[in-house]
Order: sequence, then C-alpha cells, then structure tokens
Amino acid sequence: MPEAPEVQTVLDTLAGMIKDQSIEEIRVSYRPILSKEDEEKLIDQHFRSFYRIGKYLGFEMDDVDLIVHLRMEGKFYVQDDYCDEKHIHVQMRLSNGKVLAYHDTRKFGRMNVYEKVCDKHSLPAFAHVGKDVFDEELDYMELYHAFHGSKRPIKTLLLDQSIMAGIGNIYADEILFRCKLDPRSKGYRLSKQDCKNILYYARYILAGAMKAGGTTIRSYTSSLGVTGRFQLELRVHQQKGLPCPVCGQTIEKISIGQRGTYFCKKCQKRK
DNA sequence: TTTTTTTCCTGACAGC
DNA sequence: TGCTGTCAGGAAAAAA
Repeated sequence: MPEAPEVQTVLDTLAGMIKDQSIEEIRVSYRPILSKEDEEKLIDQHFRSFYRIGKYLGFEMDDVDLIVHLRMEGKFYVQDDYCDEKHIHVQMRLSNGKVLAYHDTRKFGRMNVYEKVCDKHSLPAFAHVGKDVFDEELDYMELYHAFHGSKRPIKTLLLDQSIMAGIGNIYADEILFRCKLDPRSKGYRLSKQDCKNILYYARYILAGAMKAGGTTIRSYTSSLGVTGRFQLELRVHQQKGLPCPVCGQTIEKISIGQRGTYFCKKCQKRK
C-alpha cells in the first residue's frame, strides 16, 4: 500500500524513464480508472515534469496535468509492448515505442486529467487534501489547531489527508509509537509538544523510508519495472504478539476507525 | 458541521 | 480438494 515514500520512489523512477516522451495511444480495459474524456485529453501530450502531493502522483503535461492515486496496489511498469495480463487496466504507447502499463489488482486506483493551473494545490483533485508532510509551510501549530478542535482519536486524525497529506496506516502506527502516544488518544487532549513530536517523527520516518525506497528500487527496476516496494523496518505495525523493541511488552492489535492498529500499551500513553 | 458507515475489488487465509 | 466466509485497505460518497 503506497504511502508518500513509495509514491515518491515511483515518481523518481518514472521520471528517469518517460520524461519528455509523448503519449501516442491509450488502451483502457477497466473504465472507472480513466474516463474516455480524460483519455482523449492525454493523446499527444508530453510528460514534462513530475511532482507529488501527499499520496498523489502528479504528471505535468503540455496542456494538462495527469493526477494518479495508486491506492493500495497500483503499480506502473514500462514494457516493450502491450500485454493482456489480467490486472493491467491502462496502457499508454509512448513516442519511444515503450508502453507505460498500469497494474492494479484491486482496481482501486484512479487517474484524472485537469487543465493546467498555476498553483497545483488548486486542482480539483487536491480540494480536500491538506499540506504535504514535507511542505515547508506546514508547522506543528497548524496540526495543533486541527487536532485540538476534534474528539476523534489521533490515529484517525493522522490518516485524515485534509489535515496533513501523505501518511497511511503503516506509518501512522510507527509515528505514534515513536511519539509514545496511545493511538486512541483524543485529538483535543494532545499538547503542543505532542504535535511538535508528531510532525518531527512523521518527517523523520517518511524521509528514512524514502531513502530506503530509493536504494532498493534499483534492484527491481530491470526485471519488474517500477514498484514502490521495499524492506521497511517496522517497530509495531504488523508486529502483533511480538515483544515491543523498547520495553518487551507484547504488541497489541485493535481496530480504530475500521483500521488495524498496532501499539505497545506500556510505552504509548493514553491521553 | 462533524463524524461514522458504506462502497469499491480481489487475493489470501481460516475453517469446514 | 474444494467450498464458503472474513478480512484488509484509501478515499469518496452517503448516512447519521
């Protein structure tokens, strides 16, 4: 499930493979991912620049922007020709002859095309997306104000992309573990220092993951094309029943807001 | 207005 | 072996 680090890795890798190529032809086998109308807007457009906002991939073309969300399992592959593999739903023939293929087992990913605007954040796709975790204009007081006015648990607030964009279920658990905060803690009970810690560790953990993704991806590129998968050092997520790396207490799994949530009851204090 | 629930989709896995 | 049921997950839409 790609979160900001995986999305960045995919983007960086794709940039090196398709920059300045144009789209000559598109084949779509599962229409909900890319509408006919949007498909037509992409023909003859060149991939000019690449950017990321939260978990969204942004491709700046000549006249339009293509915005892609991989959701859980979306992947891009650069292949030599079209193929009819079961889970490949969109294929784009590029000017260099290669085919950019979009693979998505659960068909949850989406692609949207918009007319260009000066400020990327004003694109309709980002109407409900807050500042990216690494946005320099984002500071902990902004998080404090958002959290302070809410009764929702901090785990849920971290996953709310309208407050801060880029964090998914895995990293949310890891961030709260580092901050020693019980994921059930209500937003309004968090202190300014808690928010400061959350922003610090969010950036620390995601930056580390991006670095790992960037190094591991190279070994996959030749055979598999482009994926955002890499080994990640997880301290609590999916560690149910295993000892906490800090205190040895057994890691527990509960459900918060329909999301599997892992944490250490001893290290992480409830507020 | 804010929060919760449902929906989308399929592979993996548990239990019979 | 083969069948049925449950679960996971991001975000939009619907419901509360």
